Amino acid sequence: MVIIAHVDLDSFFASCERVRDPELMDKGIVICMYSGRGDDAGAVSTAGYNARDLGIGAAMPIKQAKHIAADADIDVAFLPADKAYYKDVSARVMQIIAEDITEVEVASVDEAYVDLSDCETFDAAAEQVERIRGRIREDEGLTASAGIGPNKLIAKMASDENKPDGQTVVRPESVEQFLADRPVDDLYGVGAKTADQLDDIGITTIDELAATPVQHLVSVFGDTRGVALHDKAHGRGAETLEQREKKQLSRITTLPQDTRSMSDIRPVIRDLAADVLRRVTSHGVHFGSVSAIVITADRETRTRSTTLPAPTQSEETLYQTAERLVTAFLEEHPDLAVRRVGVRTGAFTDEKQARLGEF
DNA sequence: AATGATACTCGGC
DNA sequence: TTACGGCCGAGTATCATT
Repeated sequence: MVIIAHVDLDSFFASCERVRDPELMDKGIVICMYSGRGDDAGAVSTAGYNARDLGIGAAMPIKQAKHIAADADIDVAFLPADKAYYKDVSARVMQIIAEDITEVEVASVDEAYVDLSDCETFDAAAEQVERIRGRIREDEGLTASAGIGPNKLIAKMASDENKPDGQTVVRPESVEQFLADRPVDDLYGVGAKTADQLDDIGITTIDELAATPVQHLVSVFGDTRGVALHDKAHGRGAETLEQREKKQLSRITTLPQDTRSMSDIRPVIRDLAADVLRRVTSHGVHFGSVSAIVITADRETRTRSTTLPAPTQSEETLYQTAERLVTAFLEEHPDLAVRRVGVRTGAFTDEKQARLGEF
């Protein structure tokens, strides 16, 4: 019997800060990404639960969050995101999870799937997940929520049921009931845009989606997405875990002001390229493709990318390629100004494969 | 026309 | 009153090759 669990650390960044500074215990915590464009310009990355109760949430402008906090009864701390620290904590938590589990899929900095198919029953699996969460609490002072189900989709959705610091078991015979009556955008992978499209054809709940002939979905969404929607609505998902390897690595930043002058943009690309290269080489891989990411003044994201003649670790190649892509983009769009710019690498090969490419 | 590779956008966290 | 990051992977469109 396949049993998959999804373990999800609660408001992870905010919880990391609370562990580092226990004085934050009863305060609201708001983790901020500052753009550098002046006081409080930027967006909220994560809010702790006390701050969420005030209505502060991810992607909210920091200024708006501060206005909410100003009227609140509790103290709210605004802290800059310290990703390097969170990554360290994450690595230790993943070690804890992997301690006596044979197969773990690290899905992101704060999430992992574990294969518990060795357990005889869902009850036994649930007990094992309790133990894992207990160790995370004891060793790192963090709470986690978890979902246990017959596949990754149900495990992931179940982990949202009892947040924070809770877990939910969904047995195969309960999947249909678990999904029924929920809005379609509760399905992982169905966001606002897809939900709107479904609403247009008269589908708002998961059981309505499940009752829709797959033919009809395919005719509206195309083969891949149509079948995927049908499967999800019936609670079907992957039953095996994978070892994820990094497929791309990027850095992006906000410019001091909107510009279309390459003399402003060049030094920024230079710094981003240096940083990306440092991370690429630390992984011991060569990159075979380069992308430039441009967010224009009207906040539209655009990308330009190219495949290199051969994978490389050359910083100069990375910089020059990214610079060329941005220059070409500006020439293509004489009317657009640049707000944010980024450098992305992908198509990685390890050193052995890179040398094979030389022959 | 079929297949696979590459380019680009979308959406989750 | 407004206010707005930095990543990642997946899906889709488009191109190249046969």
